[in-house]
Amino acid sequence: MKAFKIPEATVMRLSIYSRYLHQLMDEGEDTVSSGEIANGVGVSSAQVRKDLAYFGEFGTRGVGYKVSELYLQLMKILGLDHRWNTIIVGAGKLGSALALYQGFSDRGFNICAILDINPAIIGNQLGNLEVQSLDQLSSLVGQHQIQIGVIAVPANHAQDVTEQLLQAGVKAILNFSPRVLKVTPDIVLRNVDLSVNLEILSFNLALNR
Amino acid sequence: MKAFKIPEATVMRLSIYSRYLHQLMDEGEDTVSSGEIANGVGVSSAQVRKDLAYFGEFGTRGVGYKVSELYLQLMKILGLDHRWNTIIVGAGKLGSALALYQGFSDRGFNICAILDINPAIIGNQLGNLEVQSLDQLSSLVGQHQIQIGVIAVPANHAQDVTEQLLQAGVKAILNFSPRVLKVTPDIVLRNVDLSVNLEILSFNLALNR
DNA sequence: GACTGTGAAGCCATTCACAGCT
DNA sequence: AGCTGTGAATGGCTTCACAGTC
Repeated sequence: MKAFKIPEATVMRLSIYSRYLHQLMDEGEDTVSSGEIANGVGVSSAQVRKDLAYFGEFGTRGVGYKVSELYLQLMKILGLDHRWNTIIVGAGKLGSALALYQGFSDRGFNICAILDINPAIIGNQLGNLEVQSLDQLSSLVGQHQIQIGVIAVPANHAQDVTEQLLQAGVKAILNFSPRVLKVTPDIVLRNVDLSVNLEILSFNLALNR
Repeated sequence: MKAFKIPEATVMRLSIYSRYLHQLMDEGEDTVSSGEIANGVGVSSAQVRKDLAYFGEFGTRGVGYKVSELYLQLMKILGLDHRWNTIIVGAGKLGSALALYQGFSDRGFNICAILDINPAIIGNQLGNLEVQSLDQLSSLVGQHQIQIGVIAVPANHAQDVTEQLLQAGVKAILNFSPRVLKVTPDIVLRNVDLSVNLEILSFNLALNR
């Protein structure tokens, strides 16, 4: 357990830095400065250094950072030095897209199962996963030692599904439904609201009209 | 053009308040207090009042807010008192899911077209849209007076597609690709990075191990 | 000379607390 | 009495600026 609280904005940027470093590795770069990282991802160089300073000293003064070394450090900090088992609940358009999204697996998230309540959908093949019944939730979570649940069901079922996931032992929830979920403080919860993002665009467009 | 800068966090919450108010309307509620809204969406009541105060005085002291009235005001503030024409570029898993997502249309975003570069996908039917060729981008944007572009292509094509959209006259971009896009300051840009969200969960899970 | 690591300053958002209405 | 609207206080993140190191 960390002694100091890390700003969420910092964690988000670390994730972005790590991807940029991966790109640099592919391009064969050996070292990189905070200024170059800053430039590559669109923040200030002081910001990059401050973010890294929360976790230690990774660079060499006068030189910069060793790309591959910093990359591995960041992956470790982000908890991506091992894989997480994940379950998706809801196999509609969004759930299916998430199940098929290569990016998750690339970054260490195993999609172990995808569930739905609709009999017409159960049994459908999505890549190498078959949509299973919601009834299987508890036993699948236990069987695969699943730590992360992804909620892609309609708003009115979101809280119910959340409780089933927590009951089964899931410790973190990524919620794609447009509903505020109530969970105990020990559960890690994040919301991704697709409409909200479009509405922020709309607000800014409306400002300049 | 507004004189004061509004925090993005405030805009995000206004969007959430507006959905909660819609829910209250469905339930037949007539008035609501800042405390009730706060409770419903998981923020403090002072926060709700501060957010609203950026835009005017909408309530009655001692009473609260009239639900339907506040709802309409928020929709107007968010620029959702009319519809926005939108184009999606990239008809892979994610792009297709977005095209079929009912939530966008519900909140005033017309998906006018979806494009891809892959001939094997062009012509596919998605709901009542047919996937069209990327070549059509410029003419479709002009023809439908499209203001918003949604990017759902692989990272290595994201910047190129962005430039085509801006060239064609699009004023706002919602970017789902994991790549930092360079645009001029007059363009409204938002990034939705699905992996980053999972990685923030991962970070928090790793903390408590 | 170049670049990191960091205390201090500055800035922005949230919370507090209360005056003002109904 | 109840609830809004808001100036003041607080807290937290970002930027500045420079000492320290290679």
